[in-house]
Amino acid sequence: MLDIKYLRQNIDLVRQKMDERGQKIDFDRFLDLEAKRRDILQAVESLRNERNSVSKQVGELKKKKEDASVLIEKMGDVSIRIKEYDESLRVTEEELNAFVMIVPNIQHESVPKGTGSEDNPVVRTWGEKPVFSFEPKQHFDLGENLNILDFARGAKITGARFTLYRGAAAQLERAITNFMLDLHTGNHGYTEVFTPFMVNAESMTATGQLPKFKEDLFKIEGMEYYLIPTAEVPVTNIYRDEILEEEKLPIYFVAYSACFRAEAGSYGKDTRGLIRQHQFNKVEMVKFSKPESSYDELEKLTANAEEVLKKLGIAYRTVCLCTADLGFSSAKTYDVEAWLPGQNTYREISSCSNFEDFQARRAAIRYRRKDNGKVEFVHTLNGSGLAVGRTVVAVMENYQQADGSIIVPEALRPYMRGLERITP
RNA sequence: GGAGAGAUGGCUGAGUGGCCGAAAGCGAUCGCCUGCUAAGCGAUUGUACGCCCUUCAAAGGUGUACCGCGGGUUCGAAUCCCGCUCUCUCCGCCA
Repeated sequence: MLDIKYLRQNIDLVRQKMDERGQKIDFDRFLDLEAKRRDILQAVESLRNERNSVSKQVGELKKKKEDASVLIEKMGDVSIRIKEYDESLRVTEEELNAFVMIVPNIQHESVPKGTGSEDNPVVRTWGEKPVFSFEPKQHFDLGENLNILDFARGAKITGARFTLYRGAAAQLERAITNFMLDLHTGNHGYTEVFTPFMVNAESMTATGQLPKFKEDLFKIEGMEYYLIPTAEVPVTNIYRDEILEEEKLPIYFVAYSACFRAEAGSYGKDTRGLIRQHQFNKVEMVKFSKPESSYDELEKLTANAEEVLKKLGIAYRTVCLCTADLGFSSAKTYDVEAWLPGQNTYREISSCSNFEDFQARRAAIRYRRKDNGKVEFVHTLNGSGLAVGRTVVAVMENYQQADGSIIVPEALRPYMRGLERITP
């Protein structure tokens, strides 16, 4: 959420920024609502002021056993007017709030302008794409041939976009998860947390999933609880409605979680395999940072995600999302894309973003500056470190052999009880 | 699921209708004092949103709101009433 006062005072800049993002937003309506709110607020506050001072007089008169009935009668009318104003204030604030809650974040000045994902510049590439003496297969064919990925039974148990892992694939999923958690906690300074997989509506609103993206979420029947689409939600909400001490910052958390996404509107996309599932596992890194260092933290966060692929020996490239491709809450995002030989393309495996104070304002996550005691919003960041299912895909496709077996990358062998090769 | 108790500032905790944004203590910050440390003394110490002042902001002034959340009663609510949420204790069930 953007600051209302900032929005009012910088409306032309915001219009231009939203234009670059391809967002059409009726800011005139905002300005009307905002002015209306202040008018009502002033009116009702001055009435309250009157009531407070008269009530005080009433108290003094009664103490002296004098008659206060004239004042009391007058105040009855004032209270009714206050109630009326309160109601119109409530309605106006609700409308204003509904408006600002669906305005995206303002992109950082370094974000490239563009009109679609084809305009995302590649900022770096790493690693050698493997060379095969045969036609490399896609992971779903490899997995079915090895009898370690069972899409048909996943669909039987639940439905489309659910998968049954068996044997080495199930172990690989678990190995990758543990490998990544150990890397980030052991080498990158993150504290591991384990969170609820269901959250309430307040938490979803704080990180930006609600109200605008309700249709992407799974909701629990009969309760205001939602299945998390990413651990970003519960982890960022750890400090909702709190004021942190400056010396605690930056705070680094890493969390494994299952993630649940309705994938509304993605019918026909990536219908085969593990790339797009309703349920998948992810290791997520979340940071709480001081404003002045958040962009340094974003670079480090992205490097932490890339490190996983380096350790696994999988080629990747990192792109910077352009204005049109940037997510709702983000001010700047790098996507890390792993090379998938079976698909002959790079696919997103991590997304690392700086939200600046956009989430912090919604969530009321603040910190007190040591030097002047002032309270201000933290910056929040997060990035996948990495999406586990997609990492399984990358390992399978990059390490496949002519006979259909899969070599286990060295870094994962300790987590696979020394297994070097997955064979039928 | 049943019964009971509770929710007040960074923390502990007082407060049953007006003098309460809230005692006291702890903690924190600043200053004084003191060979150092400790102790002592003094001051300060919530957040949000308006308005005034200011080129803007900060500072300052002023107003309003907030004692778990939402309603109600009343001239006036932390305090009384109703609903909800959460926490704790006991019982039942349970991985």
